[in-house]
Amino acid sequence: MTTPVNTARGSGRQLDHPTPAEIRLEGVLHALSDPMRLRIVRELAEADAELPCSSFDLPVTKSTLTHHFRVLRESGVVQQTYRGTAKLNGLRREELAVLYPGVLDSVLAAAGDRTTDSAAGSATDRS
Amino acid sequence: MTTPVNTARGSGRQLDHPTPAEIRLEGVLHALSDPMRLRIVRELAEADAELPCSSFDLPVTKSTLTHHFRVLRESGVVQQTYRGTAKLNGLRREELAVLYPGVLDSVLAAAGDRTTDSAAGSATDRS
DNA sequence: ATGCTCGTACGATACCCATCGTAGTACGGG
DNA sequence: CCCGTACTACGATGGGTATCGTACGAGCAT
Repeated sequence: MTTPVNTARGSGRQLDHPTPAEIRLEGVLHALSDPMRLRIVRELAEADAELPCSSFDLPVTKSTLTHHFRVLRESGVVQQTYRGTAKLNGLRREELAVLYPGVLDSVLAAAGDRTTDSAAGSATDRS
Repeated sequence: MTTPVNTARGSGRQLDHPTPAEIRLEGVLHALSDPMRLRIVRELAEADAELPCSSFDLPVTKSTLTHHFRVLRESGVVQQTYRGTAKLNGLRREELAVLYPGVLDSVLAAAGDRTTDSAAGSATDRS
């Protein structure tokens, strides 16, 4: 009411992400320690692209999903950008690889993901 | 009172640890996502030996320390054995390395581990 | 035995957090 | 212009958990 300027005026909606220096290891581990979030991260890693929230089919409501994405963003695991009505989510793999080498990769590998990244070329796995 | 058989009768005190198959990645990550516990794990890694609870100098009470050790044990990160009045804590590095290769190592490295003498020993490292 | 140290159990407390529902904003299309 | 889709914000709720204090059990030393 009367103050529609809630989020940020105009179309330049911006979300604040932590800078690499602000990304804490405990925060990353905590973010990854939730089954839902780990699943999200796995899907993002497999897709190796930016996915809108709506492309995730998880057994939770949208509110909860928003919450999880926020945790992932605030912990520095993903970056989010608005695009039209959608919000694209992308893993911050390289930044994390520089900060905490091997952590994300090994967790993804342990979680059943094949680090897709890699070789990308010959992968063909796909479960 | 009147039932002193509280903990376990006799001296055969035993603690139940999860088998490798029972160790869940989320549990490990969650255990490591707490600053106190991460610190404990780092110290254990640096010492590369079994340490009694009392050898940790953390800004929490003994009760809390006991709690953290229990979380670490139940998540499968450490193993505990009684020895006299002390309880020795050891990292389950190899088991974790088999289950989730690289996870513990990279987290320790990211946490600033360095194994003290680190320098990386030139080649011998890697566990 | 007595006492000391090490660790545990239990209860209490306060905080964090995953989840939901509802209401609302932002954007694009008929 | 109105509506539908995508996501958010807010409040509520229940469960988890980090913390403490106190009381206790187990083993060792004197």
